[in-house]
Amino acid sequence: MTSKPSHGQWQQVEEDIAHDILTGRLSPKTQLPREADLMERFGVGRHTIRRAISRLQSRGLVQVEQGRGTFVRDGRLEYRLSERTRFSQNLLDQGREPFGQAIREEEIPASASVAEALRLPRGEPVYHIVRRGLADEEPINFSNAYYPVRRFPGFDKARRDGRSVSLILAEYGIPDYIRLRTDILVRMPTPEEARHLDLSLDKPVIVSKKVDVDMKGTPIAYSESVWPGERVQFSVDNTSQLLDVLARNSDF
Amino acid sequence: MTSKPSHGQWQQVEEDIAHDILTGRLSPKTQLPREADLMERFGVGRHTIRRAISRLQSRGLVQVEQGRGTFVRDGRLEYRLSERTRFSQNLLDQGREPFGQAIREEEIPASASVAEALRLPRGEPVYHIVRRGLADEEPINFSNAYYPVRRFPGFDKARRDGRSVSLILAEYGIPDYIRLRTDILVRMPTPEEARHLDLSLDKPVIVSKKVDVDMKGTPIAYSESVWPGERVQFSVDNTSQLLDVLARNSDF
DNA sequence: AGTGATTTGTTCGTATGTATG
DNA sequence: CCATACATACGAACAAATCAC
Repeated sequence: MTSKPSHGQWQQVEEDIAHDILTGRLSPKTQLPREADLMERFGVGRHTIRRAISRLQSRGLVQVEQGRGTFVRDGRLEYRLSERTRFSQNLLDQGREPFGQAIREEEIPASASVAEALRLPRGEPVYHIVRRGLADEEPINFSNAYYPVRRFPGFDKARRDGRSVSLILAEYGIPDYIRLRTDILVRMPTPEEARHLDLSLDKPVIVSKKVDVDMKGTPIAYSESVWPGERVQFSVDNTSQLLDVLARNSDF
Repeated sequence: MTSKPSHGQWQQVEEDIAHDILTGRLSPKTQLPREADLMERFGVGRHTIRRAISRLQSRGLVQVEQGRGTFVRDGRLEYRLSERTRFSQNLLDQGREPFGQAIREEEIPASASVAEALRLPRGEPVYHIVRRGLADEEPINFSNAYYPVRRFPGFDKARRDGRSVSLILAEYGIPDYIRLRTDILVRMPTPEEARHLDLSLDKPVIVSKKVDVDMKGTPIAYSESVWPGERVQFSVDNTSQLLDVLARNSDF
């Protein structure tokens, strides 16, 4: 039994190729080997290769052109913004290995902007947790997260022990939560951000500001993350809303 | 009757202040006049001022602090990404005057990426429409839009005549459409983009790639827009999904 | 303009493993 | 243990698009 959640061979093929693309071993615009060659390389049938490639295509990693070949599209890491966004799941979906590193933790009074986002009075104590996110050893974000101390006493310790946010929140009686709002903007990095992201100072970073709320609508977390602009891409997918509309229309 | 969609007095106040913030006449961190002064300036009651400011707060343009005052937050133009996103409405909501300028129009065979987004065969003719978007005379985006010729013959001419996209689509029997997907990424501008956005070459731009589909799910438009990174901010608001959840929970 | 080589797209058939009841 | 359903995987043949000559 391996540690990876791979069942079929096609998933293994998908992960292998995705990994090569996302780590840059296969660069954009280059052509993938022919199906026949991939069959040989992985020792599987054509169905298996085609299924893997079909998935890579739907993930936007490759572009298939009949009669020409299959080409690598863009190695940017894709970060989906839905109300159900979970950081590590987003990465696992892309066949990348997420890893979080604690950098600093402190208890501070809420600043004006944090207090507003969490709907707390100004100065109310919050845990300020600074972390760095890695995917396959490569730094991809640097985040400042804030949690209300009064509601989650001891949160910092639980986090330090390595448990995931979802898990810890569950222990405080929050089985589920949703992403209420995400703001995205661009600016130049601070020296500290550039250092942690292994980025040069003249490369722009994307800033995402997010508020999570529990199922009653009460804010439980606010965070500002900084991402290397050249290595990520955000996407908003409204497919589920479209499906709702289609289902509704078919009633008539 | 004015050309602006303002109904109540509070909307007028909101628009006026929002306009000052978004055009930079009021810069971030500066303090707004006291409610009493605003009442005098606009010749309205306190209720009206408070309602306008409450809206500005929920839009993230100002930050209200009890006992201290109201402060301008960030002058970035906010562009909301929902399945119902409409360009000019987005701007009108913020009290800005949208204006579109045609730059180039041509009929070309679909490139690989355009064909994929519109789910057309490669080489299928599409209208390629290049435009520049302005808000209050200030350039805020530069877009390349693509529409299938076969489905919308004469679209380019209708657009040239100045009609809005929604209106033209309605004439082709598409009363409504939704935004299927939006991708957001950052890169440096091309010289042409920098020129049209009145931006220097070392300032990053945000690129948004969008696919609109009709109510049957068929793609009808694809566009790639470039925005000056320092002047805009994108936001994803899941409030409506939260309301759905709250309503569902209250059933029990 | 045409032909053949290359590459992906589609469809048929068959076999095996796994979960369900 | 058996029947059923489903996912997975291999093989093969032909269709369609692209490209080089």
